[in-house]
Amino acid sequence: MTDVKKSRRRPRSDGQRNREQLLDVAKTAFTMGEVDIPLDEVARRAGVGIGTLYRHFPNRDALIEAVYRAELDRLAEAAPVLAAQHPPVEALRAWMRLFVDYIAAKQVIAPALNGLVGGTGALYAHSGDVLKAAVNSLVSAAIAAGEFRADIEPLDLLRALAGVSNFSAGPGWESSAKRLVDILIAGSRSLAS
Amino acid sequence: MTDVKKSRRRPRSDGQRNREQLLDVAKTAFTMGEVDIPLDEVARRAGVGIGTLYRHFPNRDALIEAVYRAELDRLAEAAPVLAAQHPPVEALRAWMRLFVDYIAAKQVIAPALNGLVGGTGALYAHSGDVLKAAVNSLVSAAIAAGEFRADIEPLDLLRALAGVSNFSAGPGWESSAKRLVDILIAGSRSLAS
DNA sequence: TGTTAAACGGAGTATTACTCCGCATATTCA
DNA sequence: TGAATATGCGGAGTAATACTCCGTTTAACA
Repeated sequence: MTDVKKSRRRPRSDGQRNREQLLDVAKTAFTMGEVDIPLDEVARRAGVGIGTLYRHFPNRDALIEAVYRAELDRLAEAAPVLAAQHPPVEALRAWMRLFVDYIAAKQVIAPALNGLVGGTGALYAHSGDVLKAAVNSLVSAAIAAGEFRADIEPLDLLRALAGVSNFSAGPGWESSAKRLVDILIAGSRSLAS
Repeated sequence: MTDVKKSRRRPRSDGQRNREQLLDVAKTAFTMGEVDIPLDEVARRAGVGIGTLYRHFPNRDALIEAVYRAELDRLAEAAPVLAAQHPPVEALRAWMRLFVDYIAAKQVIAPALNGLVGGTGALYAHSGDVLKAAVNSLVSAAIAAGEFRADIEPLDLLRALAGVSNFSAGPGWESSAKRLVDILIAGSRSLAS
């Protein structure tokens, strides 16, 4: 599939630099709550022309998705590390807390992802996969160890967490999210042996 | 506060009719996934001028919120009814399932609410209250009956549910949401007496 | 250091959000 | 019932934002 073509040239360094600068500006803006920032403004802050922005990201959603995806990938990478360091259930708990801290607390995902959901849904279909794989391995381990009931669906837990990150506002929010993690884990456990 | 002024006249009937027609068209459009429908188009379908739309709803968010609020109110009203008909935990379970069916499955909330969350947050602050009160009474009852641990925060459950409704896409989604309800309830129960 | 493909910039166009105000009509009251 | 008037209507006009197009610039390679 996707043949690589014989790339006659190395990609241009200014192109990569601009792309990164755009992502950086966008991520910062989204994090600061400027979800509706005009794209001209993003280009201006990144020090590039509007045309350059649109060449790298054909529309607003593409830009948001790119920011989103980078964050998700890093979160997904943490799963195997945690699995190697902790017993199954604790590894899952740690990962879910990481989800809370990293995704929601940083506000990168929650605000930015809104507006995409209602759109094509392509974002979830695509990026969702890496998260799905991550949580899947953790939950499978807990089931294999007999700690979780066999009918627990990893995606259910993920969905619940994602929801919490959408409500991430107001004080004391973080501890609320962590309580929820514990409720989810308690609710997933096997009935007493 | 909000003094009522001496209203010298009854509100005009055509005004109310138009308002309802606009809400109806908007709700239908959002439900059909046309979240980005231009407001001119909403006005056209409702058979009114664009000016009329903007008089009733000063901007897009106001329209979305109005649609949203009507649905939430009806959901909140179900709580006391269920509480009267079932034992505490079952009442809560029934209400949460209603949440799933009514809000998420009808797709009115999830897509429409996106974009508001990142904005002012006024929507949650306002409409959130009625839902909060509803779930609060149900959970309090379960705690009072000794079925739930005392440290369960009603809002945590609500947040988890709201999240699920954002992921409401793809087949088999509904059963997933209902499994989650059960996990949440199992995780909230008192440790065996 | 010349050639060339890749990337740039930003003026221009399309689309959508929102305003403003003259006109129409429902309500009230004599 | 008909005149008076506040309330609401309509849609042309303006502003803001998304997105395109193409002549110019520049990094990569020989």
